[in-house]
Amino acid sequence: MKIYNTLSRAKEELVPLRDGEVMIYVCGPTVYNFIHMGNGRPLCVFDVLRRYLEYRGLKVNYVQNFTDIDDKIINRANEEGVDFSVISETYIGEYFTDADGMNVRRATTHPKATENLGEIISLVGDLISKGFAYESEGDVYFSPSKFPEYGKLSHQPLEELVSGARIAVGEIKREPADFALWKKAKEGEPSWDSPWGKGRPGWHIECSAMSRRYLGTTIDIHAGGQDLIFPHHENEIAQSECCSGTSFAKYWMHNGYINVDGVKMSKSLNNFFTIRDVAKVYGYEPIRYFMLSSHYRSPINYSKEVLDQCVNSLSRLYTCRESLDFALKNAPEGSVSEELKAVCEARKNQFNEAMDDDLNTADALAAIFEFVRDINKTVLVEGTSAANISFTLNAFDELCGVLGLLYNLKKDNSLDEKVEALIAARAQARKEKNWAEADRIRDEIKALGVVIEDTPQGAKIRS
RNA sequence: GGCGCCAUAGCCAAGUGGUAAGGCAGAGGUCUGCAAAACCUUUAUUCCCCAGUUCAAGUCUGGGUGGCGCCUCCA
Repeated sequence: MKIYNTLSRAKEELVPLRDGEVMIYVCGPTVYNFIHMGNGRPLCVFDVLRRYLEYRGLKVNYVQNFTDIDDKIINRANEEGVDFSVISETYIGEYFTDADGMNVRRATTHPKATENLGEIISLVGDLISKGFAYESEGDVYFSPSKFPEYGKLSHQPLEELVSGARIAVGEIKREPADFALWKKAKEGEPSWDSPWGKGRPGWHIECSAMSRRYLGTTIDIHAGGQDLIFPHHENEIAQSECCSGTSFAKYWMHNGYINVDGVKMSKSLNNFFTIRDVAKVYGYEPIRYFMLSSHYRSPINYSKEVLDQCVNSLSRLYTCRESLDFALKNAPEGSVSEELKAVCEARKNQFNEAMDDDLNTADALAAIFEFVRDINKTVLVEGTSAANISFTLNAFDELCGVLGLLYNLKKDNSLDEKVEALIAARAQARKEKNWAEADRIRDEIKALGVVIEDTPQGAKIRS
């Protein structure tokens, strides 16, 4: 499999550090509010990366952190007059509601900054003793100028980055590009003891610390949104590599933005839509489909029209999948045909090829849709054996499962007695060619929320 | 100013230099008691514009035009 590495600005073959195992660290949210569509994209995209690697037989150790102490969380807590942990815990809960809703699997580990103070403090201490950081009036700062490779991820020389920085160098900070590893506690702020007095960790250091603790000094893939490239990921590299003297992450993957009317969705522009609000209208699954409908590095524009299209596209997949279930009920015995095996194999290969090319989910979806047409034409026809249907169904589920789609399939097809009775009554009316009565009953069933379609095998329920 | 990205049908979108995938929407048809679903046909002589390289360019090169992003908290 090839993935695009931001570090080299090229697609590279993914070669895990350890045979058969991949270590991935994805930067998680700062939990002070509901997540929005933009925040949701990396969740879906890298969840698919994980699923695909596992599907290809690799073991994946997947870590996603929560930044649960930060200025924004403190501000929010002050506004509401509660402890900061009330805010962070609340929104971690809300995060999982949305992530679960989008069928994003839980990470192997979801570490929190506040539960890793020991690791963070030890890392900061090491950086000071190695001369890359300095303490100043209770704060600790990192000096990028001590790290010659600073800028290698964002591909900017340090001078250029500094010229943009509008932070004044004062008594406390020596150089403009210096950033905080440890922040001295202000009056009334939550704080932890450290060799430099009471304070709290800076944003960048927590990821360096947690990545090292849960995955090790060098990991395979570090991922997140493109807006984390600078300064967050650049700083993580500097901290981690200055401390260890070796490479921090082999591959850096960054997803593109979600736009609204062509411009980046962001909190500061106040043009964001929360996952929760969009899910109320469309449900969660169309959101996931939306995230996968184009390549993860391209920007995608959010609009109601596009979400509507996602809903409709998804229903084509559901119809096919449900028809397979329905067909299986009355299917004759038989064995799996060689022709069918070949068709399934071909589509799987097509799917894999797309995914191997830097996670081309849009192309992978095309493979699934072409598979749907194969199925509609050759499997969902009279006389197909149960063995053939089951075989198809498994292949179809496997591919959809890699993308994490079709998770709202109704497992329980039992209907309440009233509907069952109406369906029977309608079947009788149709037998008697009493079309008016049959149509009346169909409307009555529809009013109960059940849509039925007539097939040669009887009435089929649509969801 | 520095560093990048993007431009493909009404909409979304893929595309390894070899003659434009897939989805949505639309039109016509087949099937159906009628529907629905499905299937078939149809919807870009052409990929923002202009040059160039090549037997061959949506794909490569140069130059435009338009849009976006990072350099500051941000997925």
